[in-house]
Amino acid sequence: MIDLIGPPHEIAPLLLGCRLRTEFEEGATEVVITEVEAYSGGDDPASHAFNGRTARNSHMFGPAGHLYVYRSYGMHWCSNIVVNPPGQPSAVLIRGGEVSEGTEIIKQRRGRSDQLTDGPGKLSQALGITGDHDGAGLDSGPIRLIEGKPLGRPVLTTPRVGISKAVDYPWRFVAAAEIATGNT
DNA sequence: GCTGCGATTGTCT
DNA sequence: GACAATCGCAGCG
Repeated sequence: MIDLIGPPHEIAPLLLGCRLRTEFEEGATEVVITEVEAYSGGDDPASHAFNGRTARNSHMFGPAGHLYVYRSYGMHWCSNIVVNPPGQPSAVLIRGGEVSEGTEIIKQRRGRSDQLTDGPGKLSQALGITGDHDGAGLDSGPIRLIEGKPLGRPVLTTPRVGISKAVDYPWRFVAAAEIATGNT
């Protein structure tokens, strides 16, 4: 397992190129992570953990190497990897990836054949991750984080998306090829 | 191709 | 009661 203990904005770019794999009844699905965002704790107003521990965000305070799954806008699931250093709640939101296995299964889950994993809600749905998996460990069980080789592409650092606070924090990390092509 | 807006529900104040 | 780390579709150029 990768070393996930450290400041989220330092760990986040290390996750680019890693693979997130799920093995459920339908079969195995796997994506290469190409887009992430870092969310810290008390020093990050945009973080769910900023206002302290609640029932929803409790897993952000738990040990690193676990999932933090929350519902967004009442209908989507978003997947984070907990990377907190001791005593600090923080996590890395998985925003996007490229399908590396189980394309057919993912198409069925998504109900489409394009735009499969280019957003946090989509990626979670593609992998079949739901609130049931909140707090799941990533080094064993049906969901695994697999260390991959570096993508060998520049990593772009940009402000985070979809938030209304701390919008200036440059804590979004994207593998360059993603933005260069944008699609197709 | 790009922009704008409605959908839908758990969680927190 | 208000808001939210989003998505997909309709509409226009």
